[in-house]
Amino acid sequence: MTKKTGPGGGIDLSQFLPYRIAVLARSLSEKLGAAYAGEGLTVPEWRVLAVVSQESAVAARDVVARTPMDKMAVSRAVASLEKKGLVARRPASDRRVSAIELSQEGRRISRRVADIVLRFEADIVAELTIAERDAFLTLLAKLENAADRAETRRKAIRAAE
Amino acid sequence: MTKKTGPGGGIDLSQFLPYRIAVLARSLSEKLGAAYAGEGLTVPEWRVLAVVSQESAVAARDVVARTPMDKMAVSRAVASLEKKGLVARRPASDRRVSAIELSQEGRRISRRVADIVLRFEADIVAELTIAERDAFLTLLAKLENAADRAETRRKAIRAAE
DNA sequence: TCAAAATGGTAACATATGTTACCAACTGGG
DNA sequence: CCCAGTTGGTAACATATGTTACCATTTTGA
Repeated sequence: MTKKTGPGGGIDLSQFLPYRIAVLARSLSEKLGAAYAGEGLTVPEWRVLAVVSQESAVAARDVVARTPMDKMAVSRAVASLEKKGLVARRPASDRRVSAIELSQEGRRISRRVADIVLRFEADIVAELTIAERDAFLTLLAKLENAADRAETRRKAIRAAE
Repeated sequence: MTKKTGPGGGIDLSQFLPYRIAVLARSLSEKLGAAYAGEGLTVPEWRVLAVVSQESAVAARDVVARTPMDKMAVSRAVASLEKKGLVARRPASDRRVSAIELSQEGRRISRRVADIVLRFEADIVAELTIAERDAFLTLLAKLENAADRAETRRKAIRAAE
Protein backbone atom coordinates (compact mmCIF):
# COMPACT_ATOMS: atom_id res chain seq x y z
CA MET A 1 0.00 0.00 0.00
CA THR A 2 1.29 3.42 -0.91
CA LYS A 3 2.26 5.79 1.85
CA LYS A 4 -0.34 8.49 2.34
CA THR A 5 0.66 9.98 5.65
CA GLY A 6 3.72 12.05 6.36
CA PRO A 7 5.74 12.96 9.45
CA GLY A 8 3.15 15.34 10.82
CA GLY A 9 0.48 12.65 10.60
CA GLY A 10 -1.16 14.60 7.80
CA ILE A 11 -2.14 13.41 4.40
CA ASP A 12 -0.03 13.31 1.27
CA LEU A 13 -2.21 14.99 -1.29
CA SER A 14 -0.09 13.79 -4.19
CA GLN A 15 -1.11 10.22 -3.39
CA PHE A 16 -4.74 11.01 -2.80
CA LEU A 17 -6.97 9.92 -5.63
CA PRO A 18 -9.80 12.47 -5.51
CA TYR A 19 -7.24 15.22 -5.29
CA ARG A 20 -5.29 13.91 -8.27
CA ILE A 21 -8.47 13.80 -10.30
CA ALA A 22 -9.39 17.32 -9.24
CA VAL A 23 -5.99 18.59 -10.31
CA LEU A 24 -6.17 16.91 -13.70
CA ALA A 25 -9.71 18.15 -14.24
CA ARG A 26 -8.76 21.70 -13.46
CA SER A 27 -5.74 21.56 -15.70
CA LEU A 28 -7.74 20.16 -18.60
CA SER A 29 -10.54 22.62 -18.21
CA GLU A 30 -8.13 25.55 -18.02
CA LYS A 31 -6.28 24.50 -21.12
CA LEU A 32 -9.44 23.69 -22.99
CA GLY A 33 -10.95 26.99 -21.98
CA ALA A 34 -7.88 28.77 -23.29
CA ALA A 35 -8.22 26.88 -26.56
CA TYR A 36 -11.67 28.29 -27.24
CA ALA A 37 -11.36 31.54 -25.35
CA GLY A 38 -11.26 33.29 -28.71
CA GLU A 39 -14.90 32.42 -29.27
CA GLY A 40 -15.87 34.24 -26.10
CA LEU A 41 -17.69 31.37 -24.45
CA THR A 42 -17.65 30.32 -20.81
CA VAL A 43 -17.72 26.67 -19.86
CA PRO A 44 -21.42 26.61 -18.89
CA GLU A 45 -22.30 28.41 -22.12
CA TRP A 46 -20.37 25.92 -24.15
CA ARG A 47 -22.08 23.05 -22.37
CA VAL A 48 -25.48 24.44 -23.18
CA LEU A 49 -24.50 24.89 -26.81
CA ALA A 50 -23.22 21.33 -26.92
CA VAL A 51 -26.48 19.90 -25.61
CA VAL A 52 -28.69 22.07 -27.78
CA SER A 53 -26.67 21.34 -30.90
CA GLN A 54 -27.34 17.67 -30.35
CA GLU A 55 -31.08 17.86 -30.26
CA SER A 56 -32.20 20.94 -32.18
CA ALA A 57 -34.62 22.11 -29.49
CA VAL A 58 -34.51 21.37 -25.79
CA ALA A 59 -35.88 22.72 -22.55
CA ALA A 60 -33.59 24.02 -19.85
CA ARG A 61 -34.49 21.03 -17.69
CA ASP A 62 -33.01 18.74 -20.35
CA VAL A 63 -29.74 20.58 -20.13
CA VAL A 64 -29.88 20.13 -16.38
CA ALA A 65 -30.45 16.42 -16.84
CA ARG A 66 -27.55 15.98 -19.26
CA THR A 67 -24.90 18.08 -17.55
CA PRO A 68 -23.59 18.57 -14.03
CA MET A 69 -25.13 22.03 -13.82
CA ASP A 70 -28.02 23.02 -11.60
CA LYS A 71 -30.97 24.88 -13.01
CA MET A 72 -29.70 28.26 -11.93
CA ALA A 73 -26.43 27.76 -13.79
CA VAL A 74 -28.33 26.72 -16.89
CA SER A 75 -30.68 29.64 -16.60
CA ARG A 76 -27.77 32.06 -16.49
CA ALA A 77 -25.90 30.44 -19.34
CA VAL A 78 -28.98 30.45 -21.56
CA ALA A 79 -29.70 34.08 -20.72
CA SER A 80 -26.23 35.16 -21.71
CA LEU A 81 -26.24 33.04 -24.86
CA GLU A 82 -29.51 34.69 -25.80
CA LYS A 83 -28.04 38.12 -25.24
CA LYS A 84 -25.17 37.16 -27.55
CA GLY A 85 -27.67 36.00 -30.12
CA LEU A 86 -26.46 32.40 -30.17
CA VAL A 87 -29.70 30.82 -29.03
CA ALA A 88 -33.36 31.81 -29.06
CA ARG A 89 -36.12 30.86 -26.66
CA ARG A 90 -39.52 30.06 -28.10
CA PRO A 91 -42.62 29.46 -26.02
CA ALA A 92 -43.69 25.82 -25.76
CA SER A 93 -47.07 24.23 -25.16
CA ASP A 94 -46.22 23.82 -21.50
CA ARG A 95 -46.01 27.49 -20.73
CA ARG A 96 -43.55 27.07 -17.87
CA VAL A 97 -40.82 26.06 -20.28
CA SER A 98 -39.34 27.58 -23.38
CA ALA A 99 -37.71 25.67 -26.19
CA ILE A 100 -34.09 26.61 -26.66
CA GLU A 101 -32.71 26.49 -30.16
CA LEU A 102 -29.57 27.58 -31.92
CA SER A 103 -29.45 30.62 -34.16
CA GLN A 104 -27.44 30.53 -37.36
CA GLU A 105 -24.58 32.19 -35.56
CA GLY A 106 -25.00 29.79 -32.67
CA ARG A 107 -24.68 26.85 -35.01
CA ARG A 108 -21.58 28.36 -36.55
CA ILE A 109 -19.85 28.98 -33.23
CA SER A 110 -20.93 25.65 -31.89
CA ARG A 111 -19.35 23.88 -34.84
CA ARG A 112 -16.14 25.81 -34.53
CA VAL A 113 -15.79 25.14 -30.83
CA ALA A 114 -16.61 21.48 -31.36
CA ASP A 115 -13.75 21.34 -33.86
CA ILE A 116 -11.38 22.96 -31.42
CA VAL A 117 -12.18 20.81 -28.44
CA LEU A 118 -12.27 17.58 -30.41
CA ARG A 119 -8.88 18.41 -31.85
CA PHE A 120 -7.60 19.09 -28.36
CA GLU A 121 -8.96 15.82 -27.07
CA ALA A 122 -7.60 13.88 -30.02
CA ASP A 123 -4.23 15.41 -29.39
CA ILE A 124 -4.28 14.18 -25.81
CA VAL A 125 -5.81 10.80 -26.44
CA ALA A 126 -3.21 10.21 -29.12
CA GLU A 127 -0.72 9.65 -26.33
CA LEU A 128 -2.70 6.67 -25.08
CA THR A 129 -3.20 3.35 -26.77
CA ILE A 130 -6.74 2.36 -27.65
CA ALA A 131 -6.69 -0.16 -24.84
CA GLU A 132 -5.55 2.47 -22.36
CA ARG A 133 -8.24 4.86 -23.42
CA ASP A 134 -10.94 2.22 -23.07
CA ALA A 135 -9.57 1.15 -19.72
CA PHE A 136 -9.58 4.73 -18.54
CA LEU A 137 -13.18 5.33 -19.55
CA THR A 138 -14.24 2.12 -17.86
CA LEU A 139 -12.46 3.10 -14.68
CA LEU A 140 -14.03 6.54 -14.77
CA ALA A 141 -17.46 4.97 -14.89
CA LYS A 142 -16.56 2.61 -12.08
CA LEU A 143 -15.37 5.46 -9.91
CA GLU A 144 -18.52 7.47 -10.59
CA ASN A 145 -20.60 4.59 -9.31
CA ALA A 146 -18.28 3.93 -6.42
CA ALA A 147 -18.52 7.57 -5.36
CA ASP A 148 -22.30 7.44 -5.43
CA ARG A 149 -22.36 4.31 -3.34
CA ALA A 150 -19.82 5.65 -0.87
CA GLU A 151 -21.91 8.78 -0.45
CA THR A 152 -25.05 6.77 0.12
CA ARG A 153 -23.34 4.63 2.72
CA ARG A 154 -21.92 7.67 4.50
CA LYS A 155 -25.34 9.27 4.71
CA ALA A 156 -26.89 6.08 6.01
CA ILE A 157 -24.27 5.87 8.72
CA ARG A 158 -24.77 9.47 9.78
CA ALA A 159 -28.54 9.03 9.84
CA ALA A 160 -28.20 6.02 12.11
CA GLU A 161 -26.12 7.90 14.66
CA MET B 1 -13.60 4.89 -32.76
CA THR B 2 -16.49 5.96 -30.58
CA LYS B 3 -19.09 8.28 -32.02
CA LYS B 4 -18.73 11.80 -30.68
CA THR B 5 -20.96 13.80 -32.95
CA GLY B 6 -24.71 13.69 -33.08
CA PRO B 7 -27.40 14.63 -35.60
CA GLY B 8 -26.96 18.36 -35.19
CA GLY B 9 -23.25 18.09 -35.89
CA GLY B 10 -22.58 18.96 -32.27
CA ILE B 11 -20.50 17.10 -29.78
CA ASP B 12 -21.59 14.28 -27.52
CA LEU B 13 -20.38 15.41 -24.13
CA SER B 14 -20.89 12.00 -22.59
CA GLN B 15 -18.15 10.62 -24.83
CA PHE B 16 -15.81 13.53 -24.35
CA LEU B 17 -12.92 12.71 -22.08
CA PRO B 18 -12.14 16.08 -20.46
CA TYR B 19 -15.81 16.50 -19.75
CA ARG B 20 -16.10 13.08 -18.16
CA ILE B 21 -13.14 13.86 -15.95
CA ALA B 22 -14.61 17.21 -14.97
CA VAL B 23 -17.87 15.56 -14.00
CA LEU B 24 -16.19 12.92 -11.90
CA ALA B 25 -13.97 15.48 -10.23
CA ARG B 26 -16.91 17.67 -9.31
CA SER B 27 -18.86 14.74 -7.99
CA LEU B 28 -15.98 13.55 -5.85
CA SER B 29 -15.21 16.97 -4.50
CA GLU B 30 -18.84 17.61 -3.64
CA LYS B 31 -19.21 14.33 -1.81
CA LEU B 32 -15.91 14.70 -0.08
CA GLY B 33 -16.75 18.24 0.91
CA ALA B 34 -20.02 17.01 2.38
CA ALA B 35 -18.12 14.38 4.34
CA TYR B 36 -16.04 16.95 6.19
CA ALA B 37 -18.49 19.83 6.09
CA GLY B 38 -19.01 19.31 9.79
CA GLU B 39 -15.48 20.53 10.49
CA GLY B 40 -16.29 23.85 8.81
CA LEU B 41 -13.45 23.80 6.31
CA THR B 42 -13.50 24.87 2.68
CA VAL B 43 -11.52 22.97 0.09
CA PRO B 44 -8.69 25.52 -0.14
CA GLU B 45 -8.46 25.65 3.63
CA TRP B 46 -8.23 21.90 3.85
CA ARG B 47 -5.54 21.85 1.20
CA VAL B 48 -3.46 24.32 3.14
CA LEU B 49 -3.88 22.29 6.30
CA ALA B 50 -2.87 19.15 4.45
CA VAL B 51 0.33 20.72 3.18
CA VAL B 52 1.25 22.36 6.46
CA SER B 53 0.56 19.22 8.45
CA GLN B 54 3.11 17.43 6.30
CA GLU B 55 5.99 19.74 6.94
CA SER B 56 5.45 21.46 10.27
CA ALA B 57 6.28 24.94 8.94
CA VAL B 58 5.99 26.19 5.39
CA ALA B 59 5.78 29.44 3.49
CA ALA B 60 2.72 30.30 1.45
CA ARG B 61 4.78 29.90 -1.71
CA ASP B 62 5.37 26.25 -0.80
CA VAL B 63 1.65 25.69 -0.64
CA VAL B 64 1.37 27.30 -4.04
CA ALA B 65 4.04 24.96 -5.37
CA ARG B 66 2.36 21.84 -4.00
CA THR B 67 -1.26 22.54 -4.89
CA PRO B 68 -3.18 23.85 -7.87
CA MET B 69 -3.96 27.12 -6.11
CA ASP B 70 -2.57 30.51 -7.02
CA LYS B 71 -1.01 32.72 -4.41
CA MET B 72 -4.15 34.76 -3.89
CA ALA B 73 -6.17 31.65 -3.09
CA VAL B 74 -3.53 30.52 -0.64
CA SER B 75 -3.36 33.94 0.96
CA ARG B 76 -7.09 33.91 1.55
CA ALA B 77 -7.19 30.39 2.88
CA VAL B 78 -4.36 31.08 5.30
CA ALA B 79 -5.99 34.29 6.46
CA SER B 80 -9.22 32.54 7.26
CA LEU B 81 -7.47 29.61 8.92
CA GLU B 82 -5.63 32.11 11.06
CA LYS B 83 -8.87 33.81 12.00
CA LYS B 84 -10.23 30.42 13.05
CA GLY B 85 -7.13 29.82 15.10
CA LEU B 86 -6.05 26.73 13.19
CA VAL B 87 -2.73 28.11 11.98
CA ALA B 88 -0.35 30.86 13.11
CA ARG B 89 2.01 32.95 11.03
CA ARG B 90 5.45 33.67 12.43
CA PRO B 91 7.95 36.05 10.85
CA ALA B 92 10.82 34.40 9.04
CA SER B 93 14.36 35.53 8.28
CA ASP B 94 13.30 36.56 4.80
CA ARG B 95 10.94 39.28 5.86
CA ARG B 96 8.70 38.95 2.83
CA VAL B 97 7.47 35.56 3.97
CA SER B 98 5.93 34.22 7.14
CA ALA B 99 6.19 30.67 8.35
CA ILE B 100 2.81 29.00 8.61
CA GLU B 101 2.36 26.43 11.34
CA LEU B 102 -0.49 24.49 12.84
CA SER B 103 -1.94 25.34 16.23
CA GLN B 104 -2.99 22.57 18.58
CA GLU B 105 -6.54 22.90 17.37
CA GLY B 106 -5.30 22.95 13.80
CA ARG B 107 -3.48 19.70 14.32
CA ARG B 108 -6.56 18.17 15.86
CA ILE B 109 -8.87 19.20 13.02
CA SER B 110 -6.33 18.27 10.43
CA ARG B 111 -6.08 14.76 11.83
CA ARG B 112 -9.82 14.34 11.97
CA VAL B 113 -10.34 15.49 8.40
CA ALA B 114 -7.49 13.29 7.22
CA ASP B 115 -9.28 10.35 8.79
CA ILE B 116 -12.52 11.23 7.11
CA VAL B 117 -11.16 11.73 3.63
CA LEU B 118 -8.90 8.69 3.78
CA ARG B 119 -11.84 6.58 4.83
CA PHE B 120 -13.85 8.00 1.95
CA GLU B 121 -11.10 7.25 -0.52
CA ALA B 122 -10.57 3.77 0.83
CA ASP B 123 -14.26 3.14 0.47
CA ILE B 124 -14.11 4.10 -3.19
CA VAL B 125 -10.85 2.46 -4.04
CA ALA B 126 -12.14 -0.75 -2.48
CA GLU B 127 -14.29 -1.18 -5.56
CA LEU B 128 -11.20 -1.39 -7.76
CA THR B 129 -8.61 -4.11 -7.87
CA ILE B 130 -5.05 -3.18 -7.01
CA ALA B 131 -4.15 -3.49 -10.66
CA GLU B 132 -6.98 -1.21 -11.68
CA ARG B 133 -6.00 1.38 -9.14
CA ASP B 134 -2.39 1.37 -10.30
CA ALA B 135 -3.45 1.53 -13.92
CA PHE B 136 -5.69 4.47 -13.16
CA LEU B 137 -2.97 6.42 -11.39
CA THR B 138 -0.58 5.74 -14.23
CA LEU B 139 -3.09 6.94 -16.78
CA LEU B 140 -3.79 10.04 -14.73
CA ALA B 141 -0.12 10.92 -14.81
CA LYS B 142 0.04 10.24 -18.52
CA LEU B 143 -2.91 12.49 -19.18
CA GLU B 144 -1.42 15.28 -17.09
CA ASN B 145 1.68 15.21 -19.24
CA ALA B 146 -0.31 14.87 -22.43
CA ALA B 147 -2.37 17.91 -21.51
CA ASP B 148 0.74 19.96 -20.88
CA ARG B 149 2.23 18.95 -24.19
CA ALA B 150 -0.99 19.58 -26.08
CA GLU B 151 -1.18 23.04 -24.55
CA THR B 152 2.41 23.79 -25.49
CA ARG B 153 1.82 22.68 -29.06
CA ARG B 154 -1.35 24.71 -29.34
CA LYS B 155 0.42 27.84 -28.16
CA ALA B 156 3.28 27.26 -30.58
CA ILE B 157 0.83 26.95 -33.45
CA ARG B 158 -1.02 30.11 -32.50
CA ALA B 159 2.23 32.01 -32.14
CA ALA B 160 3.29 30.94 -35.61
CA GLU B 161 0.10 32.20 -37.23
C1' DT C 1 27.24 49.43 -4.62
C1' DC C 2 23.26 50.42 -6.10
C1' DA C 3 19.59 50.51 -9.72
C1' DA C 4 16.82 47.15 -12.23
C1' DA C 5 14.50 42.96 -12.04
C1' DA C 6 12.44 39.26 -9.40
C1' DT C 7 9.78 37.44 -5.45
C1' DG C 8 6.21 36.95 -1.68
C1' DG C 9 2.25 38.62 -0.44
C1' DT C 10 -2.14 41.52 -0.19
C1' DA C 11 -5.83 45.12 -1.35
C1' DA C 12 -9.47 46.32 -4.18
C1' DC C 13 -11.83 45.56 -7.53
C1' DA C 14 -14.77 42.51 -11.15
C1' DT C 15 -16.96 38.22 -12.22
C1' DA C 16 -18.79 33.75 -11.26
C1' DT C 17 -21.10 30.50 -8.44
C1' DG C 18 -24.08 28.88 -4.81
C1' DT C 19 -28.46 29.63 -1.92
C1' DT C 20 -32.91 30.79 -0.67
C1' DA C 21 -37.04 32.03 -1.64
C1' DC C 22 -40.39 32.80 -4.70
C1' DC C 23 -43.88 32.85 -8.73
C1' DA C 24 -46.41 30.98 -12.43
C1' DA C 25 -47.89 26.96 -14.65
C1' DC C 26 -49.04 22.13 -14.51
C1' DT C 27 -50.75 17.51 -12.30
C1' DG C 28 -53.19 14.18 -9.67
C1' DG C 29 -56.30 12.58 -6.15
C1' DG C 30 -60.50 13.44 -3.86
C1' DC D 1 -63.88 20.66 -10.40
C1' DC D 2 -60.36 22.31 -7.21
C1' DC D 3 -56.79 22.61 -4.28
C1' DA D 4 -52.46 20.41 -2.34
C1' DG D 5 -48.36 19.24 -4.20
C1' DT D 6 -44.95 19.32 -7.98
C1' DT D 7 -42.25 21.33 -11.62
C1' DG D 8 -39.68 24.84 -14.55
C1' DG D 9 -37.61 28.84 -14.08
C1' DT D 10 -35.79 33.34 -12.12
C1' DA D 11 -34.73 37.27 -8.76
C1' DA D 12 -32.00 38.76 -5.11
C1' DC D 13 -29.10 38.04 -2.22
C1' DA D 14 -24.39 35.92 -0.12
C1' DT D 15 -20.03 33.85 -0.90
C1' DA D 16 -16.18 32.41 -3.64
C1' DT D 17 -12.94 32.99 -7.21
C1' DG D 18 -10.26 35.42 -10.63
C1' DT D 19 -7.64 39.80 -12.00
C1' DT D 20 -4.90 43.73 -11.75
C1' DA D 21 -2.17 46.47 -9.57
C1' DC D 22 0.59 47.46 -5.98
C1' DC D 23 4.09 47.48 -1.89
C1' DA D 24 7.97 45.81 0.64
C1' DT D 25 11.66 43.03 0.42
C1' DT D 26 15.46 40.50 -1.70
C1' DT D 27 18.52 39.23 -5.48
C1' DT D 28 21.23 40.16 -9.46
C1' DG D 29 24.63 41.95 -12.26
C1' DA D 30 26.93 46.02 -14.54
